Amino acid sequence: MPAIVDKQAKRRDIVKHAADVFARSGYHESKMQDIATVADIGKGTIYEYFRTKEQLFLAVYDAWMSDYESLIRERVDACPDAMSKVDAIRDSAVEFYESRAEQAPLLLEFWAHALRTDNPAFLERITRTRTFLRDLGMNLTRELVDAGWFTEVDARAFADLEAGISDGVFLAWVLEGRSFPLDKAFTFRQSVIGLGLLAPDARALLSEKLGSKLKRGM
Amino acid sequence: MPAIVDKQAKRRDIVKHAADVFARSGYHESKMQDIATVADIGKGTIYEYFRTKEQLFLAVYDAWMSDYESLIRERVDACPDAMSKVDAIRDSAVEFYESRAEQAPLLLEFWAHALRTDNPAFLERITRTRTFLRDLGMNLTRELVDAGWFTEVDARAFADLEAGISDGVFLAWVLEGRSFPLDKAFTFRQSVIGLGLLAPDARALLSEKLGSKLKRGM
Amino acid sequence: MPAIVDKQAKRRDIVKHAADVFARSGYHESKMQDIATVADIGKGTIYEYFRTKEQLFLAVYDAWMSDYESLIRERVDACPDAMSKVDAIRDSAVEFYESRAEQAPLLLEFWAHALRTDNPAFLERITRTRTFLRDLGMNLTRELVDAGWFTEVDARAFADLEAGISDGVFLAWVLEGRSFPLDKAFTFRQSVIGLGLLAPDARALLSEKLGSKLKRGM
Amino acid sequence: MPAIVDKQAKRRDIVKHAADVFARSGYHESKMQDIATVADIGKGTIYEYFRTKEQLFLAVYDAWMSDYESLIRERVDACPDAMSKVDAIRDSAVEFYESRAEQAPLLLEFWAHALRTDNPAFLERITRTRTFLRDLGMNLTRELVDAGWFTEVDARAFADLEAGISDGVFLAWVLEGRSFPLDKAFTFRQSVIGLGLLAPDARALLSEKLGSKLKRGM
DNA sequence: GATGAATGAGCTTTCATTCAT
DNA sequence: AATGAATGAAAGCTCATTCAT
Repeated sequence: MPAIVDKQAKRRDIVKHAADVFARSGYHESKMQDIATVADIGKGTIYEYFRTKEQLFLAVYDAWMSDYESLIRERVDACPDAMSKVDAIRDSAVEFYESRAEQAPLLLEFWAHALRTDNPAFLERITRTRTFLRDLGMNLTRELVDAGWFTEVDARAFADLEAGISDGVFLAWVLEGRSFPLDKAFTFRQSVIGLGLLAPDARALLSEKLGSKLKRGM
Repeated sequence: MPAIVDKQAKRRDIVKHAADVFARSGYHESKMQDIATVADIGKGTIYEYFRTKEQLFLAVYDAWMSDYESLIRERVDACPDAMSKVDAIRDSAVEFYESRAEQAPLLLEFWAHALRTDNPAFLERITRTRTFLRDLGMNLTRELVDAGWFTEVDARAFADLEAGISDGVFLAWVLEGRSFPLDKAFTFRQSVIGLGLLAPDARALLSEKLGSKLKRGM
Repeated sequence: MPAIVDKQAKRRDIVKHAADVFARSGYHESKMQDIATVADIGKGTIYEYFRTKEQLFLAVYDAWMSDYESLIRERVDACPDAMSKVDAIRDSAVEFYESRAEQAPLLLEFWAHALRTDNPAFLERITRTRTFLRDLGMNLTRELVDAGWFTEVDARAFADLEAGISDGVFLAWVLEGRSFPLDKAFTFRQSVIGLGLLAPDARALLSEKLGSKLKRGM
Repeated sequence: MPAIVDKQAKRRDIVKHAADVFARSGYHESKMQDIATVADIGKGTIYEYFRTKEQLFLAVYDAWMSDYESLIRERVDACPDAMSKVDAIRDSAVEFYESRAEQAPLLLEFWAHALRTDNPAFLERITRTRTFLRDLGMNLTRELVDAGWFTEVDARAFADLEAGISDGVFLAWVLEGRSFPLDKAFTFRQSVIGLGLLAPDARALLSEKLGSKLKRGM
């Protein structure tokens, strides 16, 4: 009769502590012993749950991105209309990144690692989130076009651009030591793009407000 | 009688070969011995020119970004007007990234490393290029506003957004295995932003052309 | 109500599966987990029957050699006269080694281990079989001398030589990838020794037959 | 200008000390650190000369057997006739084994390892010595037959038997804690075989002497 | 009795850096 | 200036053994 412990719960616990250590020290500087110590378990125990350090790294990223996807999905589903979904996505991104600011540099390391390793699971995990965001963005874009808010646009290209911009803004935020408010940057971004895509009628309605935002900057 | 060798030239030679090795294998997987072998010199010789592996890494990044800055500066200076400068910057970015596609993942590693290391020189070097691009973008934005092409906009915020978008598109390009043409993505980006910023007169002039680009996507 | 299991039977079962694993992978490469898996029991269960991996190794060897001794004893006891006993021993050895050819390298590991470990039980177990074979050989030698087949010879020295030769031939057989028929090698050995020990009268009787065997080799 | 050190000499020095450590503790119990300490060098230095611990093990065995082969070759070449060559080989074997008695158990470990590892170099090295001894034995046997000392015999089978007997006697000597004099055992072996192989004329000449040796045992 | 989750000592191997030549 | 032999700290991972259930 084995001890009544939830293997999944323990696994999650390890991932949580590993995320802390990885976030603080980076992948290469984090030692398995550090993680074990922080998780208050033996070094060997980690290997009962993860075959290698690399697998643990993947699990940390996976947990992070799964949370991210869940958060957005939840928020978006609660929105009554397309325009508020746009805001919900923006807010989710900002909130999420800010709440995990310390872990942010780890993203870069993960991406870099994904591009080097032979293990295809890394790029696959990245693709999953990208696909999730792309599908979300495409549907939303089509809704906005159909509703007459947006002019005709290639939904896939636009969704990818949106995602790319988000990553770029996030990257700038991290590399500049988070010296500007992330939410302001996202709002500014939205104003520029909004103005670009708005259909003539919608533009007439909103141009004054968006124009003043352009002038204000972040 | 020692051979008459230019210390600076030899230094550059080491950096060049180090860049190749780092690009192929990544920072952590690249061994000083590999670099020495590729550069056809003794392992100890590298240390006559660089105190540590980290310093060499910095030198590689520095050389890369200096080239990048020079290229853009050269191209922009050759442009007669603001609108062609916009194209020149876009083309330079695309061309540069594409010509060094193999080295691209190294950028991520560099950024990740810069965010971890105690050595401030890394973030400083990053900032230098960012400042260079920001200044360029701000001046150009102001020119476009003054010339009546662009509506009023906070030049700094817009320049940063432009830079961020470039990074984001580049990131997407790399992470998706360079599965789409980078130049098309940059052109699409320009169309969206252009439509957003164009002043009413300019918009009237260009809206048809830009609108069709939106529909085409990448 | 626990299942009615014979502790001794379970112990034997573990030894049997351990022998398989040890034989396949060698002592150091065999993991307790492998053995438990093959025996279809929990890892901890092995420790209910054996204090250490080393003890289990000893048990495997013990079982093997006990079987060997039983086999020889049985065969020899069934023989009506000394000469047929000689054949019985030879056949038993050949048969036994051949039937366990896969396990043969393990013998070497066992002997090597016995010579290193502090645990005296290993050398003791080896000695037991050696003593068994020596006694058997000495009695047989004396019988052959008394019956007039053999010339006068120091029975102990001769018995040990016989045992040593068997081990040596077996060793050669194993190290040469079992590339020659073991039985032929044993027969050849017997011819050489036979010719050496035969008393004049017996020699006259058998010399032609043995001489032709010498010429044929193996 | 590199330091003037003889790489081959240093390599031999490492092998010598590794042989000591391996002999004392066995392969698995010997740690690279132990060897480095005994050789009075850094642990990493060993890896400048040997890719793995396994390679070092092979080098130790190779050195040992090369010495053995040289010794026998030298002694045999110095002999004027076939009969004295027989004695020379026997004496060389005895002397060699005795002088390296401490290293003897390592042989077993080496053989065991050779039978397990994927690296074919191990069995190849074993085969080289076996072939050397076989060729030597075959030539000698033929000489003895041609000279009329020996009766007709398959030279190859007899040479292999001789080698096998030597190994077996050595094995017994080691496993019995070297409790009997090795030279006496080899002499006894020779008497038995000699009596078996001698041609009638030679037998008449030597039978008394050999017969008394048989009675004396070891 | 049976189990397997937990453990941590201990291993081989790597590699940035040094420094004598 | 150039070299490469020497180094040893360090790290990921293994696995025999324990013990709470």
